[in-house]
Amino acid sequence: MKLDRDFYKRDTLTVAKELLGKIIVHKVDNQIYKGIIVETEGYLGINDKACHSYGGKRTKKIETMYGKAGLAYVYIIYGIYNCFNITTVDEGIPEAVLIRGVEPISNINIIAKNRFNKKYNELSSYERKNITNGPGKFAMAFEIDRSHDGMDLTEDSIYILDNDMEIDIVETTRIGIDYGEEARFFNYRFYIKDNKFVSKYW
DNA sequence: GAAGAGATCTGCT
DNA sequence: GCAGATCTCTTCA
Repeated sequence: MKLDRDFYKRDTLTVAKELLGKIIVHKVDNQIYKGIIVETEGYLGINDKACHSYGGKRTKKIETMYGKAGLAYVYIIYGIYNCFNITTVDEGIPEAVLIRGVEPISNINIIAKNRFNKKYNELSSYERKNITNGPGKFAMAFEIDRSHDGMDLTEDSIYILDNDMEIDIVETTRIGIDYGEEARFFNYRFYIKDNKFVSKYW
């Protein structure tokens, strides 16, 4: 079942946590990509120093973040890589969840071709391990780029399916916050314990 | 297995 | 002109 807007219209960290284990789907022409979300990260808008919208900043680039919940917010980082986010809470609240890692479950040969221009059984073990375990890698594998920015996940060709599975969720606090601000108490990264598509560094 | 540099676009200073 | 929510390749152990 496709997740509706009520799912996204909640607290950002709650959505980030509950997205784990769900299935993200992207339809492109006759292809359909599916993957299990294994790692997410919450960006808490004006309270998060690392967030694009920290302090209420608002530019054309991040306008989508201020839109209603359940939109795709895609931006380019370092000029090369795309990062896929999902907006949360409500219109006017610039918060989002970044998809950091996905386990591909369909069209694995197409995904392998997008990433390394090879078939899956031609990939080295190193390439298989690194096929979708990062924001930029996932976007490349699923053919997601900035043209998808602003898409509505409840109506368009990218959406998320509910998936009832047993998972062990790990919450991690932010590293490197040594200011006496409340932000350092936030657990803002979530991943599925022992999933091989989550890098051990995260 | 670990660490460092380069690649290359966008928006703000 | 500079820095950024990254990834890959190279080098060294």
